[in-house]
Amino acid sequence: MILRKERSGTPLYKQVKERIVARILAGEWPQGQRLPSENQLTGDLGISRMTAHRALRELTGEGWLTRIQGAGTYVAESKAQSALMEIRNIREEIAERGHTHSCEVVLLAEEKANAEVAHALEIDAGKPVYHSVLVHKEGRQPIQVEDRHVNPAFAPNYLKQDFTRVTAFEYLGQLGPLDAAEHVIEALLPNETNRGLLRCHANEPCLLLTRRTWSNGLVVSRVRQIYPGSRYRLAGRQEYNQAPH
Amino acid sequence: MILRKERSGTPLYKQVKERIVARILAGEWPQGQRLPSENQLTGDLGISRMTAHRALRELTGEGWLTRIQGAGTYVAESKAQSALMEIRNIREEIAERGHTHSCEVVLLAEEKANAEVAHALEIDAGKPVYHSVLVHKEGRQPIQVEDRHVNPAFAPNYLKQDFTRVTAFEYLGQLGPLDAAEHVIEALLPNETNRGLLRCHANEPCLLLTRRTWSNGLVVSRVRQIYPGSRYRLAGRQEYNQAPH
DNA sequence: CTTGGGCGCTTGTATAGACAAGTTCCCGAG
DNA sequence: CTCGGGAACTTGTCTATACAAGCGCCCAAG
Repeated sequence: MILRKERSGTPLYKQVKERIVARILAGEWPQGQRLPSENQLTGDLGISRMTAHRALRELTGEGWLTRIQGAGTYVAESKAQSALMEIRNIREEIAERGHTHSCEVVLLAEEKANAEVAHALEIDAGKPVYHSVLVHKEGRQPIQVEDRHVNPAFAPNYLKQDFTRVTAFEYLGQLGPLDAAEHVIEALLPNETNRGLLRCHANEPCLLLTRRTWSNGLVVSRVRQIYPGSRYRLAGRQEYNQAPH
Repeated sequence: MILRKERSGTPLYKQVKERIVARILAGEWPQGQRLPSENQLTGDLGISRMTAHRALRELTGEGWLTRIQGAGTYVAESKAQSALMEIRNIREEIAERGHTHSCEVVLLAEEKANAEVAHALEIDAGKPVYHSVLVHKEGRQPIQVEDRHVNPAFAPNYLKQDFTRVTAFEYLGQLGPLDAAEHVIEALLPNETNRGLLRCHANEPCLLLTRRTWSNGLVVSRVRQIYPGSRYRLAGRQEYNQAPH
């Protein structure tokens, strides 16, 4: 399989990255699996070594791969993780604090699912998905960027909604019962886009809460919520009936 | 000024990055300032354009710079809370992932409570408290710094324990039933001490989980757990019986 | 004055080649 | 059999070159 720039418009190194991620997500390359060397990729894909190198280097930075000089490239062991949390509606949270909530719609469009999004929504890559980017504000201050991919099978009219009036969370909740949710919290530095939307500094660590929700066994949506670390934190209280063992 | 690899061992592109960051931090290049073009850097520093390009590209990814194709490179412009989670024992988590857990005791001593600690433990300032700092490791890699203040009224023998064998969480759990817990998750950059203990970079955002636990109405301990963002995340899954309203 | 084309500059991507540095493994000396 | 050296391979960095793509400005046509 020879990759070519052609008229696709997508840079070669990105195509290489997507192919590799797709294979990992497909389970074709399990954790710890050794990847072909840069020279092999060069030959197999018909690209230069620097292009292969850039793809592998960036995937390493994103946590997909582990590279050892002199030894090879391997699929990374998954990050460690610990346990979590309750879902709440940001509009209600802000109201409870006595402030006014507003929402700005940055993006609301149909896209084709790339390998990563397709895996998250449990659909096939290339299928259409709905993509929204909303900025929630408490008063005038942006406090959350909500980057959401929605399964069209669950919410066919998603793109027609007015998210300045009803939150995406509320709208999806009206369409069907919520069975389960998966949460992941990470800390990261904001990229340029999110810095602009949140009006925060480049060096301000942010919280990233990634959440997938199910309804009747179907993945409803995968949302990434980014909070500025200086203005937000996640908190809760839990009551127990018995001692932890 | 011509940069050279020489015997420094530091890659050229990293030297370039450091020089640029130093100038920004020194205020020499304020926000919005336009940087020399890649070709200028190539001439000034005696490096190839690809090396300059890599330095600028990485700094852009790290949030220091903003680049506009065709225009130039510029210096980048520059508490609420939500809901949470289950308590787990880090020794068990690590064991479940098939790795070996080990623990290094950095500090184990009696101190006088300052105002902040006293408030957290609901005791009077100036009263003695037990303070432990432990580093938990997964294999050889430090994965959590646990900075804990313990109420002596609950655990009078806390200082005599061997926390390389039994985690503080396990020990406290043996002393009495856990009634409730309060959690707060924040994102922050590690201070120098934690950078050393976790062996992470200054720019690596970390998760800070602060937890207070109660037993029979008494505050048992207040613990601050710091995780390196690149190696850890908090996650969980929740099943629901009814639709969220 | 307004408008549009074109030129020069800038960044983005891609290639081929080179050498450095680190790992693995085999084979020969002892 | 044990041990050490080295070959083969892998990733890391750097250079020189080329072309594509996007921005800004000047200037000429209208």
